[in-house]
Amino acid sequence: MAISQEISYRLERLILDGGLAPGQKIPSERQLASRLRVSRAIIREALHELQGRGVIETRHGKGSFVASLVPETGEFEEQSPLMQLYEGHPRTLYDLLEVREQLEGQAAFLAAQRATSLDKHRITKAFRALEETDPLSNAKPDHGFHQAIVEASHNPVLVHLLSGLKSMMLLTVQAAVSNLNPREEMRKTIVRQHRQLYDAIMNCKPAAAQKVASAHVRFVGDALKDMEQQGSKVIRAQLMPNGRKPDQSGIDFGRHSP
Amino acid sequence: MAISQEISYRLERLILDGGLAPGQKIPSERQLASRLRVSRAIIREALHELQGRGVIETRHGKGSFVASLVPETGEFEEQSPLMQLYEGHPRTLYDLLEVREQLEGQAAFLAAQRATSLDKHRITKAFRALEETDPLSNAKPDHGFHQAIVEASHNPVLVHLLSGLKSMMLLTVQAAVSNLNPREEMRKTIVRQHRQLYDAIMNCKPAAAQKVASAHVRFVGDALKDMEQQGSKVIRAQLMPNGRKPDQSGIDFGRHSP
DNA sequence: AGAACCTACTGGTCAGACCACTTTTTCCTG
DNA sequence: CAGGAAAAAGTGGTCTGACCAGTAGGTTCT
Repeated sequence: MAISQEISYRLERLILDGGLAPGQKIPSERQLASRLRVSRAIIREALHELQGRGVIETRHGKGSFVASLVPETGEFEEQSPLMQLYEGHPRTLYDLLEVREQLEGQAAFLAAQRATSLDKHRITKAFRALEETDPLSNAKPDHGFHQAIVEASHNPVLVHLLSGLKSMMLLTVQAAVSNLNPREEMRKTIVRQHRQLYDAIMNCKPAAAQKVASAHVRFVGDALKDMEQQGSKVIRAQLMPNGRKPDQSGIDFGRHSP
Repeated sequence: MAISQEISYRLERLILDGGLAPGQKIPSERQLASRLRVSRAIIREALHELQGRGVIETRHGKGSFVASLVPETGEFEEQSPLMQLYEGHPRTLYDLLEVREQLEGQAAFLAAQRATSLDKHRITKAFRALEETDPLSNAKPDHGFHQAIVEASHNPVLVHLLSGLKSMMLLTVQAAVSNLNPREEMRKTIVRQHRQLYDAIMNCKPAAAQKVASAHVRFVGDALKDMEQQGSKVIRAQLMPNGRKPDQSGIDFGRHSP
């Protein structure tokens, strides 16, 4: 594997494992290059990779910083790099939702038609977990619920396609929803849609399931559109299942250096 | 904004807008650097950003390629991963068709809704070419016709996804159909479906267009299923899409210079 | 024909030099 | 002494040109 990829991998692990806090400044390119004994060009390539992935953001003349994750406490004036991406291609997100609406609907349809008892058990489990949490405060159960449904469609192509679309939207939609100011009305709507979807699948009503699933995606999309018009900031949520391992990267971030 | 970001932005745009299809090779770093009049380092940084974002994949000594949203097997073989996928799991082909039925329908729906006069002109041209050939003897006009429709949907995500799905099936379905002993009845059905689809889009009837397009995909899929049960041999076609598409967006990939 | 080589691509890495921007320090002036 | 302007130092941004390392296609020798 290329050295730049090794570097970006090690840095990302270090950051996501909590070694570096959001907003914290990471060493300068020249320092990293010197400590890791590679050229500055390599460091820059690695950093650009992390930048593309939204893990860090860079400011000319100042340095690179760990991207803010879910700033629960403080103010977040600065643009999230992902929001930037989203604003860069707003039309694409719209297109994404348009397609996803269709595919989620189909997945729900097929799930209602094909779900085995095992599938139903999984969906039920995910649904229970979903009901115990606020859908606007944590995106994970929501994701799990929909994932279980898609898998119950027993169409691997659909599964992979949707997982691809979802990851493309993870940075925007999911994060947006989970960080949205919980408007009671919206929360209720989402909960209701989830329950309707759940019931439709459990009772093997494909048409109803499809309708509800599509409407759900459309609703979320519309909500996002509203937010956009209100200029709300979209912040990034979690991602990547990373093993928690001690820092073997060999990178010294000089917490107490000159 | 930094130049490298400009570059990555323009490239991503070009790719997402369908100018570059999944799996397609993008120009070499040295070529891009020369055409865009920037240093190779900048190009590399931009590419790394897209890499981090999952838009492209790079292979040492070979080049960079547009990543496909479609789950491509992996790095085992390189000749015809699609064929192997099909032969190994014939079921996957049906899954593919199942999803494509939905997406082609949506594309037709949107095309009937959004097609500009230019789009309609293109579709008409493709349709004329289609009528002049036997749809069972030459797959290219058929492909062109459907392609024109998909592009008229004005949804780059849809274009991207369908182009990926289509390329996965190109070696199987298309080849199968074009090598099938032309049963008169089937030929007539296909021609009729094409005409219905054409009319629906020209007359701006989204619902009808969607219905016909879905039915068309389903019909082809069913025909394929029949063939398989009859033990027909599926022969791989020779046509590899070297489609040169006009570059409509910014980046000059060759030829002339400002 | 087959195997070994050669060559012309491709990306990967390096070194050192500027430039542009930001922060800190210095130091001259009022 | 205070204030502010200039200089310095530190940062990312860009460029150049070179060399290394895989890959693919052709050539030559056997």
